[in-house]
Amino acid sequence: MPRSGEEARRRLQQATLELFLERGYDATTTAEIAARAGVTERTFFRHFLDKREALFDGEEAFRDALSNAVLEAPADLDPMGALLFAFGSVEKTLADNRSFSEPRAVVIARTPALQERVLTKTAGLIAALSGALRRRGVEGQVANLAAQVGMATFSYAASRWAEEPALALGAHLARAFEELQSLSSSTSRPGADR
Amino acid sequence: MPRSGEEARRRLQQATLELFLERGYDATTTAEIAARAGVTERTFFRHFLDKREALFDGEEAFRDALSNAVLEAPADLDPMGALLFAFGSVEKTLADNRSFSEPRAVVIARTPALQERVLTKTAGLIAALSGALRRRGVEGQVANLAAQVGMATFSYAASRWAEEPALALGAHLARAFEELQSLSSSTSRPGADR
DNA sequence: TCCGTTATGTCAGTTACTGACGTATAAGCG
DNA sequence: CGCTTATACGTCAGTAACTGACATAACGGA
Repeated sequence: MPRSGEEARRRLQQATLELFLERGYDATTTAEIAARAGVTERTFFRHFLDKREALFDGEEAFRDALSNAVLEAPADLDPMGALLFAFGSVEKTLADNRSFSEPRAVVIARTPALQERVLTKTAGLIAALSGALRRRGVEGQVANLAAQVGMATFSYAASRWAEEPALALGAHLARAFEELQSLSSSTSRPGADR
Repeated sequence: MPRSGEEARRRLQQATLELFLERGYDATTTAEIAARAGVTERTFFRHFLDKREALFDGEEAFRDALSNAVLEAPADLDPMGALLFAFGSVEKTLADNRSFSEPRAVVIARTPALQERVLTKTAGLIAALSGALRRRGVEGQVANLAAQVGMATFSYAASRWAEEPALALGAHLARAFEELQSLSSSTSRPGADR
């Protein structure tokens, strides 16, 4: 009795999160997830590429929102400025999604296999940001470097935000970018060309 | 007829690289790898945690070399300076290892599953660098940010080095660090705190 | 009501990976 | 040289992630 398609997908995602929380990632089988969602194991793999992917559904939407924000940033901003603008614009989206992303973070923290997947998702985000910067006229490899540095800075700011939610994400971002500059304030070339 | 232990490990690593090159990652089974190395499939998994890990043997040595170099950097260097010093000190190691790392890069470029593993290896390197910086007195989260940015800059410099091997890695690194600063030369706070 | 599309169920099969147990080899010690 | 012990390895059985092929049931539109 096939329902709507999207409904099964949501049930599968929910069941995945629940079971990973209850028994842990390794101790839950895809068959159990499917059973709780009321479908077959085969259906699970029709919706998700593998066991891990069910936890990261909806990432493409976030990725697109971010890269669109980079494109819509004021034209006079330098690469880092455009990234800061983009990260600041998704604050509401992040806050709204907390009820799902928070328990998910708990599971991920316990599971190396899921941490590995987080890294590839992050790499996908970086690639999207890099592409957006390129469309703003930034050279390819420089765009990639900027996107990586920007993402690292964002992660730093987000973790500070979690510690101190009273202060807005935008403010944490601004602080982080300032700290970033102070990291290499007086770096010349030490043992560079011996 | 058990030989030396380390010998089997090296044969397995070599067989893995060869087969991944010949047939691709997905089309080669761990049983085939073991057969070419002259051992059993079970032995493969005694030496390596999974099918992917055989390609990344010896990474811990490189990781330790890097973090040791950070600790041995001149004490008056700021975080980024210490990282630049460390990266510059492994140039010879990288050059010597090329005959293995180059074909490996070819395989990785074709294989998403291996790219994912590269990301976790890189994350391990970043964690080690971050730890070394912390032992130099840098605060935890700041050390992590610096390590991430430093690693991104190193990747950038290494890719430039591959394009232009005539120039030393150290010189590429110095250039990269300069470009890094120009990325956010005049970044104030655009839509930060609304 | 008929028909094509889509989501699902069923089944068989491959393969990565693990645990338990036995065995052979190399190393140390009498 | 014989004995013991630890270490690498082989063998076997088993689990579970994932895939392809095929059948079927719901759903939307003509």
